[in-house]
Amino acid sequence: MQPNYQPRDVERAAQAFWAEREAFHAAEDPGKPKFYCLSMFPYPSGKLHMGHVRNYTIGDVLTRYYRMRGMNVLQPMGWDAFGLPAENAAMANKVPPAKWTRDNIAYMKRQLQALGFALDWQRELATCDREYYRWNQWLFTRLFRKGLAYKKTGVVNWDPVDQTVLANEQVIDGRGWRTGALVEKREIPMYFFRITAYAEALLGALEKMAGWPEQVKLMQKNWIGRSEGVRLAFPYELGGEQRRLWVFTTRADTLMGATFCAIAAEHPIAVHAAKDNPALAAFVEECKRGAVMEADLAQLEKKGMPTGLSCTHPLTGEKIPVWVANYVLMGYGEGAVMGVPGHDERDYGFAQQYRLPIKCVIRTPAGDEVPAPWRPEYAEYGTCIRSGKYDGLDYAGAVDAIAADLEAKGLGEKQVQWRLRDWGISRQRYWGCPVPIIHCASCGDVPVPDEQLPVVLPEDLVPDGTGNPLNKLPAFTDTTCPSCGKPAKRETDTMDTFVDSSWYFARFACPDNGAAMLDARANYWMPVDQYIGGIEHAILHLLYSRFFTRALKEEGLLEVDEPFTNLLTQGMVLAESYYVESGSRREWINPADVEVTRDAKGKILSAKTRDGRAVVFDGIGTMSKSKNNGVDPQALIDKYGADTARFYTIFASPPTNTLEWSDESVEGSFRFLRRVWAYGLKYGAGPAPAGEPKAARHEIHNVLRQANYDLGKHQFNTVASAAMKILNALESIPGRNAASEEGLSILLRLLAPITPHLAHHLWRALGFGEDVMRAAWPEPDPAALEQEEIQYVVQVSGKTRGSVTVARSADQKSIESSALAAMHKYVADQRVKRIVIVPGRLINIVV
RNA sequence: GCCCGGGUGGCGAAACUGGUAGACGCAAGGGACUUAAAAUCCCUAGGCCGCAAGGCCGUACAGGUUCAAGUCCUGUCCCGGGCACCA
Repeated sequence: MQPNYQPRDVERAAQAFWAEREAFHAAEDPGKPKFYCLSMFPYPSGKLHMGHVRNYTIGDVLTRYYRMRGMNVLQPMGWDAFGLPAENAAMANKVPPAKWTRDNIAYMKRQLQALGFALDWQRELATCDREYYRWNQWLFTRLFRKGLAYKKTGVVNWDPVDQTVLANEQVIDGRGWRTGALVEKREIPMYFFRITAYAEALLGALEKMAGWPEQVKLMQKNWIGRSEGVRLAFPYELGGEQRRLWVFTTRADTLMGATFCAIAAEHPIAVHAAKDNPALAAFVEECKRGAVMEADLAQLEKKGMPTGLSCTHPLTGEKIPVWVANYVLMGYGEGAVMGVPGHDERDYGFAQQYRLPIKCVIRTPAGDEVPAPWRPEYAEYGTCIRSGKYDGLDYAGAVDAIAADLEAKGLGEKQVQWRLRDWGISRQRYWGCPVPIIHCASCGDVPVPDEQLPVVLPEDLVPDGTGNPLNKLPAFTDTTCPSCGKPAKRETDTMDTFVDSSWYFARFACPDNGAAMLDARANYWMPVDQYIGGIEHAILHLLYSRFFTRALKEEGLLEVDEPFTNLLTQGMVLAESYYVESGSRREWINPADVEVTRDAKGKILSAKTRDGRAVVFDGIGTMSKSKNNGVDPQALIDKYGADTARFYTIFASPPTNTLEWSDESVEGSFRFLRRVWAYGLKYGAGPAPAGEPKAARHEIHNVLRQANYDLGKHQFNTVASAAMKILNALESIPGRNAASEEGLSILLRLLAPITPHLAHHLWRALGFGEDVMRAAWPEPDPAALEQEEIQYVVQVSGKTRGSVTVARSADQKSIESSALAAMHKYVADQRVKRIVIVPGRLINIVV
């Protein structure tokens, strides 16, 4: 062994050892329990960021731990390679997205290898490979024929200057990011996946998914959003014709209090009424301005305008005005709602603003009236009042009675409503998987036949920000109809990149299969036993993957219903972000390039760029390309080595916490690894084992017991602490003996998943064996955990006053009397009311 | 706005099922070694009062339940994630 810890040499040698033996190549082996451990694959944005390092280190700790536990572990890696940033980079650098992406993949792959992750590189895949995305297209054509993929119009952000569709991310304060033009909503034809057909199944299965965090299941449950209510109609007359305005409500019990109806600007009634009402037309236009994001819509000032039309209350026959309101969304439910200002906060505000009548029809905890201002009690369930024949009924009774009456009139029925909407997958962008459809003047939308797949994306185009360059490429667009043979146009929309990432986990089982999307090997490895990724994916990616897994099962390609048995959602790595205002745009400055002045409490007083320009602090948030606040882990690896980077990310905080990055505290992790090395050096040179200090052995086994418990609940930071505690205990043992030999072997095995290179080297150099990865996981010795005496904490009336030590065999009486003896100073002549004893822990004398 | 999390020393955090709050570290201060520095080792350390013994306060804030609350309940504030075209 070298006298000093040289991570570069240690790591290079260990990695060569693993590479030579193909140590991480996983093969199907029915004789061993399989364990499929997967971290979410990265977008190849250029270089790894700390979030990646954290994610993959967590995955690698689990992978190596389960290997040592004797499982047949698969841990693959790939690239989520299509997407918007490649197009932006292409525009900035005049380089085709394909080249930029593949260069990034090559660089990031080297970084992953340098970190020593136990990955099976033989299974590597990239979603921009035609042998991968052809199966997206193949599956799309299957779903299209079944009606699970279909075409309808959808709303997009439209930049009127660049004449292009913008991603939500490209809309800043309602304006296009490049042009600064006010963004408009525009309806265009798009393809959708009918995920709503699986709403019931996706919701129901959540209950059985014991390996998922409650938090994530709850988010998905709310997202799918099952609600039971009543769909009902307000009849109206338009152009001499009888029509019906349908609404959905979960509060049919308040129907007798409905005083208006509100419809979306895109609703057919609004469109019709606007024809000869310029003011209304202007309002409808106003509603169409702005971006499509729900967060923005929800915070709009509530505005409305009467259509001049009225409809008939389905039960009372009263005339009720119909308003256009900017808070009603066409995409949800019927695009219309009934307004019950007495019992709904939003309707209440709207009615007050526009002086619409407010009726109280429910006796709430606030009483029989609803005087201003609004109180939350007004919306609570209660007994119907001023509701004619429904008076006295409670919520459930009123809903039943009203639904029955509506049904008898043919004006409504009970209905289950879902919040979940179908998944729009069309993107008017170049760098993605082409939608395999051919548009024929006579045959319509024709799916591309299997033998013509894949529809290959040309890789040499450079987008210019004004729409999809595929539209300007006749060699791509001009084709013939597969069904009639006449000239036809190829679809140029590409798929949402979430399509690519909704099944990659299954493809890792058989990435080399050129003849089928999936094969029997997928049924060996699936489901993923442990999936690890950022909490920001809690809804969309995970829900889409669950949907795809079900669709693939129905195609006979998979046997499982759910893709991920256990889910670990790591917290985000956050960093401060800063920008310089330049005109209407923001130039984001990397925190490493910002000089910050802080006050004594650490609050930021001022910030400047290195060349002295004033910088605006934008708060703490997720590290992202767009805010240029990523911390490059490469510097860390170069300076301290992979094991320190890995140890630090594990030690710094538990996996599910957010981690606010600071690179000042890495030093301590490096120091610890150096101490391990130095101990190994001293140990190797020490005399032969002799003696057995009981106390140190007890300490080590006790720490190990806790570490194994913490591993079970994936709290790895305290496992790292445990390694430090064991080293502290080892260093307290004078010389070398049986306890230190055992303790060191425990320490190295505990460290093997976290700092595999160092553990590998010392395990061999100190003669413990050939390969620490093949060693058995250590278990505490019950004999070492036993203690003759137990220390009890003693409290008097809940205040901690000291402790007593009693023999393990002591009975309750003698414990009480020794506690009382020790506490006579505090108890004195007060009457002892009771004595609470928590076995093995605590005594509370209540006076 | 809606849905989901989180808030404990100067900092990252720990605390088992409600049972000694601050383990293990970082940064800091003091000391040893050294011509010096680095490295290493030892000591101190939640706050306030006190020479000390010791006492009081303390887990975002305000209440509540309990012999006992960081942990359970109610309300409030602040921070983070998601909101369907960033990935």
